[in-house]
Amino acid sequence: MAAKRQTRAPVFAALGDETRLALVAKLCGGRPCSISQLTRGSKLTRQAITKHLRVLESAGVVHSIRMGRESRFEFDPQPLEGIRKYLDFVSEQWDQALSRLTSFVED
Amino acid sequence: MAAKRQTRAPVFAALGDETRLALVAKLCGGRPCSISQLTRGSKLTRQAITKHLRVLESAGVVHSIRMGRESRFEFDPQPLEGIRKYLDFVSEQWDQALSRLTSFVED
DNA sequence: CTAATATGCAACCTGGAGGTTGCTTAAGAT
DNA sequence: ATCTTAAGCAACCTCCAGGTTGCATATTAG
Repeated sequence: MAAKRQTRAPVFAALGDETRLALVAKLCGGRPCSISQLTRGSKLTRQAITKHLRVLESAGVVHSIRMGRESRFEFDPQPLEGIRKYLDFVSEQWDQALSRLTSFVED
Repeated sequence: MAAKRQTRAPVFAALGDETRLALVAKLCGGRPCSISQLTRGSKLTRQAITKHLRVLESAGVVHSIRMGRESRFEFDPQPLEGIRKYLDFVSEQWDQALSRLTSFVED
């Protein structure tokens, strides 16, 4: 549990940027995209986008496959499920705290 | 939707740090804590913890109430629900993409 | 073969994140 | 009244995230 927590912060951090959220939103549509494709429509440089993609890749949110002269990036859902579990945990803790408070007041 | 997306990245970013994840884990237990209480058990300075708390507060994950000479921090669940919605959206997009791929292969 | 496209690599810049120390002020405790 | 504990404020430091430009390399198109 503590070990798992150490692996969640980087995933959250990877999503803590508007540009990267936009990339994830595009890639979770299913069709793998090259760097150039992902750069079109953004005001940033190709290298900036590349760096963002590497951050997402390090967090495991995305992976790349070299296809000829282009490298295609594809979405990877596992890490997102991981942090969803964490949110579930927090939510549950909170709900239990609220119930305890309620039953205490009712005494 | 685009407006809402602009407000999610800061929440993800606020959770993108081990120290802050630990603070959230403590506070979601229900009982509000003072800065000194939250500092005990951490290897960091009180000021460092304070800064982290302010980050969480700016993201809306937490709020503080001044009680006498101490300021108590309490968990706030709404922003977390917000990013959970985002994860649901991404997940759904991905699942739909998988179904489309499957039905295409089956043709 | 040559031109164009897609990417990689490296240097460089700037700002802010994360952390510390030192000092001040407010509020309880004795 | 005094001591102690809680917190705020500000200056300062270091390091890395995010972005750019410039150049080199691989692959596809004509």
